[in-house]
Amino acid sequence: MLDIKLIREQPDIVKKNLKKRGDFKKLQMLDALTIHDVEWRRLLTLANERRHERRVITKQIANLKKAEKAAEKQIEKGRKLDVEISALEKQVKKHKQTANDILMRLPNLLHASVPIGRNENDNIAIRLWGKPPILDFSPRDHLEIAKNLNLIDEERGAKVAGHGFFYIKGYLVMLDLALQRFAIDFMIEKGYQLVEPPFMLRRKSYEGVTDLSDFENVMYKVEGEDLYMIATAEHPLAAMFMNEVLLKEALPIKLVGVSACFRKEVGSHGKYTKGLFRMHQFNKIEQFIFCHPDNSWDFHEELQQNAEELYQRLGLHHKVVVLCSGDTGTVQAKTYDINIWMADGTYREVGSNSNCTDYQARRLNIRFREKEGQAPKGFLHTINNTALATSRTMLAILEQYQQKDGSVLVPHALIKYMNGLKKLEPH
RNA sequence: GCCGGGAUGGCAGAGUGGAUAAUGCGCAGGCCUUGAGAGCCUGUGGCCUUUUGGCCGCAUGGGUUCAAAUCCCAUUCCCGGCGCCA
Repeated sequence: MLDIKLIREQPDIVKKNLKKRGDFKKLQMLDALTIHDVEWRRLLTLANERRHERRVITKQIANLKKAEKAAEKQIEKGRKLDVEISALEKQVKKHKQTANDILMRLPNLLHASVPIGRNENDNIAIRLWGKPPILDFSPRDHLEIAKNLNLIDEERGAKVAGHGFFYIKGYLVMLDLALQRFAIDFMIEKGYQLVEPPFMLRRKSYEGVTDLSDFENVMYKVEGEDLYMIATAEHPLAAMFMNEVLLKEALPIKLVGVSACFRKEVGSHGKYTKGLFRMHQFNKIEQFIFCHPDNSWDFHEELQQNAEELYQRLGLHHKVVVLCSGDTGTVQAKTYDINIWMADGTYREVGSNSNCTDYQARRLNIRFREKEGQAPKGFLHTINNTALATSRTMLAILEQYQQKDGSVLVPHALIKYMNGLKKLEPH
């Protein structure tokens, strides 16, 4: 959420940002917001004046009653005012609500370094690491490899839960756990605190962390309960300190979350949906930092370095991309993606690193104070990045480490987590 | 799930229907001091307002009443007891 004061005082900054994002629909919403905001303040002043009169009368009544005098006249006057006040309050509430609804939909201010562009085609590659594997045979895709090795049962997953669900079997489950342990050990060594968050969140917590359209397109709702399955550990980690004021010296708070993730994937038609790439349920290790506004951009780079180092240690060929203005999400100020090489020669996203600046923190009301006993100073910044999404990383391992005979080599860094197993073979 | 107790400012804690939410601690500023401390004074939730000022705020949402932190109902969370349970 943006600061309403910024919109009142410097609307040009907000307009320029919407233009940079290419979001002309929200440009109109901004004008509506200003109208409702002005009207809200006008009516609020009126209502406050009426309420003041009401308080004066209430005091008069109290005094009359104490003196054992008749107060009927004042009581009658008070009742009339009550009617006026509640009518005004209704109006006030309406305008406030409308203004707030729009405010919740306006996207975060982009960082100056975000390149201008329309969609993912305009994202800019900034680093390429490693080289595609040299294969002297025609490569198979991960689904074919996994099926041949008896590591995945797509049909039965679909039978019991529908398309996008799988039974993962044998060494592929081991590989999933190995990746989790590998990433967790790496992050702990870097000084991050390991957290397993709740896998469901209430609506109120969830509204603070994400684009509102995600409620239709991404999250599963639990029927009859005010609970949503998390789409990523980012969400419960961000909401963890909701309505709290943290001490500046306690910052930064560096977390590594481990969780299953659940996604509806509505509107994924036309996207790559094969096998492990786009599942309704997968496991992910997530990096998250709460920090002082002054140094969030440094930590954004730190998280990026962590993620790249993980893929490097796994020996997985990838490239790093900075998202252009049109492809950067509502909540994010700047995003790097890591795109990994797949056997069909395409690079596809395996992780996403975003500085949300104070946007999530303002919605979640997470502030900091300079010193114990002082008033809160401002909102802190939140940064989130994938460490490893195991599904997509396993996919990349299967495709990049595949051998002619259908077996798959285990990346060196994972062998110790696989009880010494060096190769996945049919058995 | 049932029964009981509770939720007040940054913190502790008073207030059981009527005035400014007392008091203490912390924090900020000032006086004093060579300096620090002690002591003293002032301030220290949010919103609207150029100012003066006003409104809201006692977990959240409703209700009763001329008037609610205070009474009633629902919800959330915390503590204790019972039950169920991996």
